[in-house]
Amino acid sequence: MPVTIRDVAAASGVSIGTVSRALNDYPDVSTVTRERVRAAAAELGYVPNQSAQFLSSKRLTSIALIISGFLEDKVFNDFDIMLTRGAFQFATEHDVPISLHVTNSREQAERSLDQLCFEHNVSGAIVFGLRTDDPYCESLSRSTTPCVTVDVPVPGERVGSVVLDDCAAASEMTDYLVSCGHRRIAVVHGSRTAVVSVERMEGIVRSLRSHGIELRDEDVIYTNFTHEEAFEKVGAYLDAHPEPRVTAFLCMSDLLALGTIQAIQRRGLSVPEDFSVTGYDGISLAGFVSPAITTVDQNVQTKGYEAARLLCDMISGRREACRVVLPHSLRKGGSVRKISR
Amino acid sequence: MPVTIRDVAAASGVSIGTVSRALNDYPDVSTVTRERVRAAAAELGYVPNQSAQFLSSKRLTSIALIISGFLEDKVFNDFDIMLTRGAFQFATEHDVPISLHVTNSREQAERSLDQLCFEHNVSGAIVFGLRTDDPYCESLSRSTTPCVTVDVPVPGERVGSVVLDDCAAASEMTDYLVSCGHRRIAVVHGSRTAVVSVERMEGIVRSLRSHGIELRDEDVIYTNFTHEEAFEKVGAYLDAHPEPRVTAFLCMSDLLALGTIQAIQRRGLSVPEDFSVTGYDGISLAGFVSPAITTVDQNVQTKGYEAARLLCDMISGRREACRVVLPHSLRKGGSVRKISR
DNA sequence: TTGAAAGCGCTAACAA
DNA sequence: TTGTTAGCGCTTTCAA
Repeated sequence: MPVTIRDVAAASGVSIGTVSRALNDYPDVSTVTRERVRAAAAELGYVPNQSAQFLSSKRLTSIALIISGFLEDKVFNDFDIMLTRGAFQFATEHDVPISLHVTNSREQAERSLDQLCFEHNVSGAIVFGLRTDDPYCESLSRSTTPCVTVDVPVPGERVGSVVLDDCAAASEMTDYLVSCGHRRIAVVHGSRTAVVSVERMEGIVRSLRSHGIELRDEDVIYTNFTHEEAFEKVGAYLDAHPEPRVTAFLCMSDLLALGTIQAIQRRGLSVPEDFSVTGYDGISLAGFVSPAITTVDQNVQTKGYEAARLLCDMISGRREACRVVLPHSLRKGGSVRKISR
Repeated sequence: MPVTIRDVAAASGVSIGTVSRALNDYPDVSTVTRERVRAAAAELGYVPNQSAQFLSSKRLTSIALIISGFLEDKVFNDFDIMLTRGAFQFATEHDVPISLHVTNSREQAERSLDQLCFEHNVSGAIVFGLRTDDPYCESLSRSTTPCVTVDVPVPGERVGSVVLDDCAAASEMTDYLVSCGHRRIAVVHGSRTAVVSVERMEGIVRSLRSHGIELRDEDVIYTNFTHEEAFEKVGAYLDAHPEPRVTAFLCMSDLLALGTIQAIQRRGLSVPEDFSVTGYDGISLAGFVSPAITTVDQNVQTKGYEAARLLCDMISGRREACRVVLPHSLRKGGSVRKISR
């Protein structure tokens, strides 16, 4: 039989109201009583029932992490787990109850964020896994519950976002390649339509231009962000140009970089001796393969952490909904080498 | 303002009791009323508040997934995410509310499973991330709340477990290597004390013996399950034996196999031409590197799925607490080759 | 077939 | 400083 507040009250000889006040550190309880109640609670192993707390309290702030498409098959889900870790870490450190909810587009269509939050008694949510063209975005922007989207900025009075400056990051990576002496660079592109790809491309082109380098159309290799496609398309590119046109492949994700490296190695060439290769994302895989992939670390765990922080700040009114741009970092591996010009 | 059952009652002109019965498919509601209530609920966008349901209902069963050490730094967390996916998948498919809780040893010491379950109104839990020598195991075995442990069997009236037959799996892997013509095999060992390692070693030795092969002490390379250690120790082993003693390395995890492959490649040798290498676990990484690692797929997602199933069965009384042994599978990559004897 | 009402365990406003 | 009590939103008797 579970121990309720009533048991603690009986054991310490006070009323349930006093127990509640004592345990919640209200000021108007005598030290003696507080101690007695605490002792009794500890003795009995009392833990308050969260549902009851949620139900009766107006001020309790618990948050939710909503991951869209979590259950769909994905080849790689470093992102989901790192983001979850970051958010849970913040919540744990700050004693904020947090819950994880997985959704899909069907569910999102029939249940608004407001509804979901009411259903689970949460006062705000972090929304992850949205795609830019997701119909849920529009629904979110009308939400009255505070929320924070990750990666995809969504307009709305109560909607904050945590994003990366993809353009700047891609630009930096390009600068780095150029500083290593690379002037003929191929780009392994993620997707013609995805916003991240467009942003990254913008950054690449901007950097190249600033160095007086032009990117030729035939040196842009389009994929759909899959490892296999990179392997095949880069392979075809290499076969089409036995006399190497470029010295480096700048890839829009680590998985693409991996496919690229494998295509190169399959042809008896090596990285970074024959070609330098860079990635983007900073998934753990990038550090495990050899050579380790030089990449833009998105710091996904930090993203989760900061998303939780922003949300909690919004809920408590300490901060307005806003767009937070997180720092990225260049992680150097062995996949790039300096070349003499 | 959130929509409550009272709003639905008012809108459909019945009492809240009737709304509850109509929406929960009780038989004693007239079809007309039921439809009217449903329509009103849909119209208003009503969703029941879970906390209130939990609090008032005796029969509602929700489950929890408790991950121990989730927030601790781990190089690789494929397991956490796959297990979570499996459990959430089962719960979603069977309409069982599920929640994720992360704990650590400190928290486990001060809060028993019973307490945690009462706190969150759950009727049972899947416990993942336990180590064999974890003091929490003992606490679990006295638990009155039904629970299912993953990987680590724990005795107890109300404790079920979902495990792999590590001995058999390792045995199969060894059989496979032998069937490919390998008779001189080195073992890259995980940890002298971990139960999984002991089990796997048992399987390996048993298989070898059945083929009349003896494993020499100097061909067992001990590590602590880290990638770096495998890289170094296998490297040292290779350096110590320029005239190869063995044709294959049987590793106790995929990460060890990766380190082993890199040590081999670093010396200008190649896999599988010079040495065959096998892993264990079936993490996604194993499929991405080249050559893809031949490994024992633990089917972690299935583990999560089956753990949830067992737990729900135990809660509803359909099944007793028991130990479920899940099937593993050999996943063949390019890291092993057949050799002529 | 329905409505009224008693809780589930807790917080918070109000009295004392 | 404390006890009493009215809910929070829901389910589930018990009557009608």
